[in-house]
Amino acid sequence: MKFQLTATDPRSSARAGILQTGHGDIQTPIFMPVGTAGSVKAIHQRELENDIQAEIILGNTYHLYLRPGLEILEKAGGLHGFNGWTRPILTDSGGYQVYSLAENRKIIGDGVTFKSHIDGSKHHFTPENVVDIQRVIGADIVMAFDECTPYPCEYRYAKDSLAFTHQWLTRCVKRMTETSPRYGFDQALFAIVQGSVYKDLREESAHFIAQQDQPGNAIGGLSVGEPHEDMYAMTSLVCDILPDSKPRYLMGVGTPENILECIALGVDMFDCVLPTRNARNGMLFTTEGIINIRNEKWKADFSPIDAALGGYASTFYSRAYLRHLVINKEILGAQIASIHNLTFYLWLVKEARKQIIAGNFAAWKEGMVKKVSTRL
RNA sequence: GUGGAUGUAGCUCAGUUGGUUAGAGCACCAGAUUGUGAUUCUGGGGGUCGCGGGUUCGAGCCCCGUCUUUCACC
Repeated sequence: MKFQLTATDPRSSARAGILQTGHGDIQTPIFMPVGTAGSVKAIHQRELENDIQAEIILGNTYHLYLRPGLEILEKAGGLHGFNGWTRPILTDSGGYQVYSLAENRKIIGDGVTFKSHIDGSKHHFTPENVVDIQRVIGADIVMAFDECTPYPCEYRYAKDSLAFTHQWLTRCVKRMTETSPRYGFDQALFAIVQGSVYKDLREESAHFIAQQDQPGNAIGGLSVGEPHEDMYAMTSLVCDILPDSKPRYLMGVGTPENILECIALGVDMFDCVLPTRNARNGMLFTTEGIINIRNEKWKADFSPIDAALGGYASTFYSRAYLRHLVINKEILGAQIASIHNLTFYLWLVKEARKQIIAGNFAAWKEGMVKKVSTRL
C-alpha cells in the first residue's frame, strides 16, 4: 500500500493525497460508508459506485465472523467475492464491539470473549485470530484489535486499557508478517491510537503507534460522547505526532462539521454510521443544512431534497414525498435518504479535497461549517 | 317489543371495595443517534369519562332517565 500527498493547505494541517490499494486508488480526504454486515444498509452496489461514488467501504470483523461466517466468506472468495464490491474494503477489527457490546464481553487473558448477540454462543477474539479473520474476509485495510474506551473513562482504566491495546497491536503486527494475503491482493494493517481524553496517554500512544511503522494510523476512542472540544484537542495532538507520510484515519467520525474540522487538523479518512443510520430515522444532511424530514413543515414542500447537491435521489424526489415515505416506514424512504446522505458526505470530502488543492481550504471551511451545521 | 352487553384521548382499550392532578399502546408533534439500531431511545400536546338528573363529604365507578352501538329472543 502506498500513500502520497498531493497537496497541503497553507493555513491549516489539511492535506490531499492518494492511497493506492489492490482494488484501486482512494483520493483523500475520504469518507468511507459503513457496511457492517457486508452491506451499506439500504444501498445497492451500483448506487454506491455510480451515484454516491464511494471509493471504499467498511465491513466488520465481529459481525461478519458471526454471520455469514468464515467458511462462506472463504468459499465466496472473501467479502469482495461475496457482495460484489470491486473497490477497497476496510474492516473494523471488533474493537468497537468491545465498547458497544460491553455487556456481552469479557476482557480476559490474551483477548476478549464475546457472548454472541445473536444466539448467546461464546467466541474468543485474540489479536491473532482477528488478523486471521480479516485475512479471510479479504480486507484491503485490516484494523488492529483494540479496545475503544468508553466516555467518561477513569484515568486508571484508560491507562490499563491502552497497555492492552499496545500489546495487542504488536501481536497483530507479528501475525500480519507471519501470514499472507489470501486472494492475491495486498492487505495492509492500520494501527490505532487510544488514550481516552488524557493528553499524556494520547501522546504516549501516538508515539508508540508511529514507531510501529505500519501502512496507516488510526485514531480511535473518540466520538463516544465526549465534548467536541476534547475530540478536536485529542485529534490535533495525535495528528501532530503521527507521521505526515502515512494516512490518518479518525474512526467513527462524524457529523459534517466534525469531518471538516478534523480534515483541518490533518485527518485523511473518516467513517461514520450517521449518514446511513440517521437517514433511516429521517435526518438529512444537505448543502443548506440539517433537515429532520419528519417535521410537519416539510409536509407540502414539493421542492427537491437537495437541488444544489445534484444526483438522482436528491433531485428527483421531493421533501414532501420523502417525509411521507419515512413517516410511513416505507423501505424506499430509507433508501432515498441513505443515498442522499452518503452522496452529500462524499461530495463534502471531494469538495474539501478540491479546496485543499486550490490552497483555499481554511477559508472555505469556515463558511461551509456554518452552512452544514445549520438546522433547517 | 323484551332481555343482556356497551359507551373513558384521534384509534384500540385499562381504570381495584366510590377517595390526590383519570392511565397505557398506537397515532400526532418534537428531540436524540458518531469504528450501525430499518424493528432503537427520550420528551410533549391531547379527555365536560355519551347526555341529563340523583345519592354522597367525595362519582369514570352506585341509582334513575335518555340516547348510541351491539348481541340474543319474540
